[in-house]
Amino acid sequence: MATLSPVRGTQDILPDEHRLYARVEETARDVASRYGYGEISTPIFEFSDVFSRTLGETSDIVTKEMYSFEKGDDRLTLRPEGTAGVARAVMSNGLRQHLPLKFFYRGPMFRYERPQKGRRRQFHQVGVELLGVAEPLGDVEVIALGHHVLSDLGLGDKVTLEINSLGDSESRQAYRDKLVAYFSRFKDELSADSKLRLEKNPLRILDSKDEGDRKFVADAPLLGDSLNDASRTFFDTVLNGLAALGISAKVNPRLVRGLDYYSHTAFEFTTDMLGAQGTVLAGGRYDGLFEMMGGPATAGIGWAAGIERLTMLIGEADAAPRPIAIVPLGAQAEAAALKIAQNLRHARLGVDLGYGGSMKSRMKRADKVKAIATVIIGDNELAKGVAAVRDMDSGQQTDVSLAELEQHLARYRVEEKK
RNA sequence: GCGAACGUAGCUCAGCGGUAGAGCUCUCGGUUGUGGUCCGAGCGGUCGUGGGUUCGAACCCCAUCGUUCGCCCCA
Repeated sequence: MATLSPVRGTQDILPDEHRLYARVEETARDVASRYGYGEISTPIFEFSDVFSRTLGETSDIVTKEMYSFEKGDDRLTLRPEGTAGVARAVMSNGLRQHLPLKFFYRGPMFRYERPQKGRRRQFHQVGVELLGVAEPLGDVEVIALGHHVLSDLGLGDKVTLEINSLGDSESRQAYRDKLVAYFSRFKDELSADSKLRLEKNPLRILDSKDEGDRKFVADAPLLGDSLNDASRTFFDTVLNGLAALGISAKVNPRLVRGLDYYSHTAFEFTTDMLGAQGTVLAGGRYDGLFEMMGGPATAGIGWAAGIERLTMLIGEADAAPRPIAIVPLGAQAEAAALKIAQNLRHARLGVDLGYGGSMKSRMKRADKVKAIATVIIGDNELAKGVAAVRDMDSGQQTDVSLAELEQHLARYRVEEKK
């Protein structure tokens, strides 16, 4: 029995739900392409180094969440996120000479985490990366693109944008030092988690959910006060750009990123409708990433969004397209029906051909697939060279000559998507 | 990795120590070729799995797997 269950944290995506996934993916791809972002697919597994070098040997993702395996002499890892692979692809393909580059991607990611609502071990993301643009205008565009995708999905009023600046490396280092100095004074009173964070990742103490930590956090030095002039100006330019586009953003001075390659802008679109997994689309600027991979300094900014989380927010799946059902009666009619079905399909109509059973059961089948019309062909009809076409909503049934069938049914053709 | 709750037919759930139930779904029928309503019949569960306690366990105990909620982390 155990072997007939999916692996923990994985799931089958059945057709109804797949339409929801497709809607998210298609919306994101469509909006991204309007901003000039072309789709890129990188492999689902990479050399482990690609992730361990960029994410940091001590990060949670690398130390305990990666699906890694060896094959021959290669140490390989199922990708836990999308950015590292895209950056690697840029270098592998010598694409730096074409900077700036704009990419959209989608696909599965893998993280060995405790599954929760909106969090799976295999999950799916859509994301974008803008490479080679050091100017704050890039940040504005990327955030506007994320905002655009969410609002096209109808989530405009369900999410809020929070934003912060981590500053350049100089500002960030200065702040980090201040923060460590500050929290060290209360070291013994911090939560166990935050004591660890003080060593590994002091910025993370800022968004601790521990009650005891929070009162120290309240008086902690603010990142904003540590920004140097250049970083301050950069952040202001981003905020002004967003304001000019009418995108409201809430500056959250405690919004941080754990990974070292992040700098300047960090942002998250969050919702309060998904419990603890409220972050729906998040990203930031990662100007340090390429160097950590051993490449030349390259500016970068991007975001990723969890498709599972988005599908939970956008609600009901679109109805499946309604086919035309064909109900043949008798061997002769079945042979004719096969051809008719095929002709109609070539004419861009959706057709459901009943495979067997009584007429009653085939009619039920037609109803079950929500057929918009049913074409009934028996010996009587065949003798007259007609088919009985039944409109399944009105119940009206009329004989239509086989020659005019396609033309008659054209009214049921689903409109092409705009 | 830590804490908690839950796990009975495809779905939603009842049963809470004495040999498995309901509603919905599904299949077939209600005479010769007509769906959605109605009526009838039927299929379907070793009660997540493995141990233990007991004369006897879906019901008690332990373990394990899974789901959900929170922490950690993150999309």
